[in-house]
Order: sequence, then C-alpha cells, then structure tokens
Amino acid sequence: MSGDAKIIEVLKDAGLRPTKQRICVGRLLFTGKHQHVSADGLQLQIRELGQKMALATIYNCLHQFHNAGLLKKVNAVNDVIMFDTNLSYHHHFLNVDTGELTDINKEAVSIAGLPSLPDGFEALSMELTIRVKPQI
Amino acid sequence: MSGDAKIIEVLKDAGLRPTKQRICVGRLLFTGKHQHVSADGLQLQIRELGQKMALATIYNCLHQFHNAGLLKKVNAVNDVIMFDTNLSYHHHFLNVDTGELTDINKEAVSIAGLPSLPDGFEALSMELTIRVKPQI
DNA sequence: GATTACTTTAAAACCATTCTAAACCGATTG
DNA sequence: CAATCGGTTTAGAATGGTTTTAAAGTAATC
Repeated sequence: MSGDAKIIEVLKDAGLRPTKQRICVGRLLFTGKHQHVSADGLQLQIRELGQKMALATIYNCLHQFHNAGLLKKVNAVNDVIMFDTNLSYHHHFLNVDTGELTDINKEAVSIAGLPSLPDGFEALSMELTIRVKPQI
Repeated sequence: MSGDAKIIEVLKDAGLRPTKQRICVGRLLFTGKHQHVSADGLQLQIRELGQKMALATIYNCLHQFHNAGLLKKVNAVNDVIMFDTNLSYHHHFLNVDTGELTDINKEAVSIAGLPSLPDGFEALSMELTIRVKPQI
C-alpha cells in the first residue's frame, strides 16, 4: 500500500475525494503501463484481488476519471465502453474477433492534409482505427 | 413506385427476396445520395411515409444489406449502430453533441506510413474519425 | 464528536438490440 | 384451385451493458 500516496495525490489534484474505491481503481489503472479497460474487465481484476466493488461504483470512477482528464474514452467495441490510460495522441488496432485494442505509436502513421471542418465547428480529437483479424 | 425495378434487381443480385419491406427500406437507402442511418432513424422515415414496419424487421434488413455488401457499418455512436450507404473508403466527422456523421472525402486526407500489423493478423479496414463540436 | 456533503451500494430501471414463436406470405406442386 | 413448404414479418419477451434511485455508509469540516 506504499504507492498509494501518489494516487491519493492524483485524485486530490483532480478534485476527487480519495475514497477506498477510487484508490483501488487508481492502483489498477495508473501503473505506468498503458491499458484499455472496461468496467466489466476492471471488476474482474478487482475480484482477483479478493475485493469486491459494485459495478455502478466502477462506472462512476471511470466517468469521473475521464471527466478529470485522467482517462481517454475510446470508440466503444461490441457495445462496451472502453477507456484508455494512454492520454497522448495515438491510434488503435481493433481486433474485430475479440474487441481487443492495441496502441499504434503515432510516429508509425502520418496523417496529412486535414480537411477543413464544417463551418462553426471545432475539432476535439482524432483517431484512426485499423480493424484487424487473425489470418486463417 | 416506378423506380422499384432497380431496387428489386439489386435485392435479387444480393440473393435477397424482394419483399415489400426490403423494397421499402431499399427505396429509402439507395437514393444515390449517401446517408448514415440507424434502425430507429429509418423507422421514423418510414412512419413519415405513413407506413409501419417492426423494428426487428428493420434490423434484419440492415444486417442483411450489410452482409450482402450493400451497406457499411460504421463506428457506433452513443450506443447506436450506424450504417453508411457510402461504400467507398472514406473518413468521418463525428458531431459529439448530436452523434451526426459527415463524410470526409478521402482525397482531403492522406494517411502515410501505415504501421506493420501484429503478427498473424490481416487488416480489414481503416477509418479516421475526427470528433467535432459546435464552437461556443 | 457531531454535522454536512459526498460516496457507495444493491436493486430497479433503461434502452438499443436480439431472440422467439406464431402468423404471414408467395411460390410451387398435385 | 387447394395444400404445402420455405422463407419473412411481427409483437412481445429476453438480453446485456449502462444508468438511475434511494438508502446506508464514509470522508471532511467545524
């Protein structure tokens, strides 16, 4: 539990009370290794730690983290909302069989000649999705 | 009802019986103007014509048309499955406020230096989504 | 330590989509 | 023309991820 201080700090900075539950989710998410998570998947991880948390709480957490800019929301896959701990601009491979996402380094792709936006609109973000499937 | 001959032709070529319902949906979709449709939106259009059709039938139609290569499925927006009559490779603006999609001409963007795929995978398709919102 | 505001929770509600099983064609055959 | 047979449509129920609700619990403030 020693590393919790950093997570508590992050939560406080985001204006979120460092509750047991948010710290627990934070521990799983902010490991340094980027991941793509769903509420359901997180609940499984939490169960594996011998703990339990209501699904509604996990959804709350994820949305709060997202609103605080701690998580990115990526295109839903198979009707499941996915969050990404990698906040930097990057793209994804999407395994259409499993729904699994894999980061594509932004340096590996260059997008040029962006189209002019519709009048009165501003761009928020941009993401390339490459749908892939296992070769037969 | 004169233009139905062409639609019946399309359905037959796709191996689909030209039923009243499929012709009705086909009339709405294959107008020459590209559109992005959801099952729900289509049902509204059908109601405006003074007709009615079960939502399940509309979903059936859309999936059959998709399997037959007559429609493209695009990233779901707000938990709603969207289909695109524009079959050619292109990208989308996504209005995050309304969920509305707008085509981006593929010539307006150039994507270069595609990353190598994960081992044992093949690419199916690729789509760039630019999230936009109205300026304040 | 009491008060107050925010959080968590289980359970119910929600809603887009899919499934089910019965009714309905529409073509073909006898 | 009637009987039949496969595919089709349909209303309604089921599904499943997500959100809401209202009550119980917990963190911060004084």
